[in-house]
Amino acid sequence: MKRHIYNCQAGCPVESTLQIISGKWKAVILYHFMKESICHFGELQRSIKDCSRRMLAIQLKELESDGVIEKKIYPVTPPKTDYKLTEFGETLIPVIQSMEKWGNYYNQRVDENIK
Amino acid sequence: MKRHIYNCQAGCPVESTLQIISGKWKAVILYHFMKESICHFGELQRSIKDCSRRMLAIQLKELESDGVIEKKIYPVTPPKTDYKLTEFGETLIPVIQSMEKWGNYYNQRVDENIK
DNA sequence: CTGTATCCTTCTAGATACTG
DNA sequence: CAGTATCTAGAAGGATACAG
Repeated sequence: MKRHIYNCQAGCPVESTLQIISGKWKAVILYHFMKESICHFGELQRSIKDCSRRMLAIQLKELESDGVIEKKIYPVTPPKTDYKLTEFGETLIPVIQSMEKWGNYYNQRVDENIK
Repeated sequence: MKRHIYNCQAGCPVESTLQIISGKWKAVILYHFMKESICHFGELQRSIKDCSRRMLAIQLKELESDGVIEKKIYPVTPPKTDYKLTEFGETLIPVIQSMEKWGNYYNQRVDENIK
């Protein structure tokens, strides 16, 4: 699974952060985890309408392999899976929160046509 | 100039933020603006070694057209250009700071091999 | 429901050469 | 120095079909 490569040894901590959260939908996915601690595949799919099933699976897999989220599979029919942030993943919440906050500011700004 | 499209009407403020800062090098570029208020093209190029001249120009142009940065061209030979954050661009600083902070945490964690 | 595999088109981004 | 233009290989990502 390829992804953007950042040379984190360059001394730019922002690159390290991007290494983990720069996937096209990762920050959005993490935002949902922030709002709801346990998430399911279908739920996320419905919430993030522009992200295809394929992309959602890829992004979740990368987040899982980076230790940001973990999943629990219930061996039932139909299949059910719980996803949640790991303790490590929770440390990203402030980053997502600051993005949420700025996004709200920006949306309001656009609404008011200040720009 | 194409880029990721996020449906910001979806009610996810994080998507609005990504709309502005999700370019491959934008957050890194903004990090440099945060550290040094006036930046030059060549300076940024040297600082962000893995970003090609072409990519740097594209990212700067997008940031400029989004009103995040502004540039001032000195009609001298050889050419010289100053880039700096606009007032609007400065509102992004807390976002970049939270990414910086997490990146430092992450780098330290990796160093200590806690993971 | 929760994925995976494959095909196929579109997009990205490096290399290189050129310009004011 | 500070870009722009073009070409191209490779990567990303949608559509679709299939699987447990």
